[in-house]
Amino acid sequence: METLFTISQTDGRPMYLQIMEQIKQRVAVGDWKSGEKIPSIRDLAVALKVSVITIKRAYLELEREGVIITRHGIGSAVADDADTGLRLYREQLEKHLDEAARLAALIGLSAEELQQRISSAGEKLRKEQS
Amino acid sequence: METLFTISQTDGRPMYLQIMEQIKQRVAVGDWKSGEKIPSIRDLAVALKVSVITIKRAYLELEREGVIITRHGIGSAVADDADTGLRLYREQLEKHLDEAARLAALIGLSAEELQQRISSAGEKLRKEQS
DNA sequence: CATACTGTTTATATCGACATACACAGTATA
DNA sequence: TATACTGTGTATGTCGATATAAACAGTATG
Repeated sequence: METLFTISQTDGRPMYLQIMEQIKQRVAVGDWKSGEKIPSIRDLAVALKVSVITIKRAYLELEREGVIITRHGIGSAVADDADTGLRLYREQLEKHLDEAARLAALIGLSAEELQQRISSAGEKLRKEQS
Repeated sequence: METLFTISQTDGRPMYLQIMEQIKQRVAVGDWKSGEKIPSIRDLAVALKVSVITIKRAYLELEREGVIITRHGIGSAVADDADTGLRLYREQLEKHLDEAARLAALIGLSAEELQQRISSAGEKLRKEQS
């Protein structure tokens, strides 16, 4: 099996969430397409040196969000309408931006300053990830 | 003592957080001004039918955030920093932008698209307000 | 200094999130 | 049907967040 994700066990964020996000990312980026099988929970557990149950937890949540489907004895695959599940992210994104805009207006922040800040936020993120 | 807050003990959000938010709001709105004393932890505990320690917890966090100052034997008051209210909003704004940036990165949204979206959010708001 | 206010400290209890092991169960195929 | 894959269920353990009571300590003022 090829190289997969890396997870940090001491990074605040729960492991199962890190796994979920990296899988969503693969799907969002088009790396994994609808119908394609994804690693078995056991393979992934071994690869990440994590319990099977933790992977199971991640897959279960992903299924609830409509990103993957799982069948007993078969395995898991990217859902046919995986985009639907990912639309959830876009909605969240929209909500945060709306709220940000509201607050910005409240304290009289100009559009330029706001643009400036969103850039900073992106930069900060990029630093953290490296 | 006048009417204060209402907190829901079954509303998911921890009580001490609900208390913090309502106090911040009072300050931000200008209802409580710099230097003004705020209720003693005991008074508030009685009023909200909550333990003294829970109020203490809320006040402690508010102090760490620089919203209030507390002195043993005296009580608590809104911090001198007149800018407090605005700073609170700025922090919230920052949080929303950080989260937005994180989500954007997660779904592979380009910086340009993100800029586009924050503009849209601003436009939407302007329409709603007119 | 007694009293009646303030906040603080310590020790404890409860609860849910996170992670786990191991036994159980479905599927495919040689 | 034996084997080697898949996922599932149960029972357990750890840890941190939340909330508490009761005793302790500072401050002001008659």
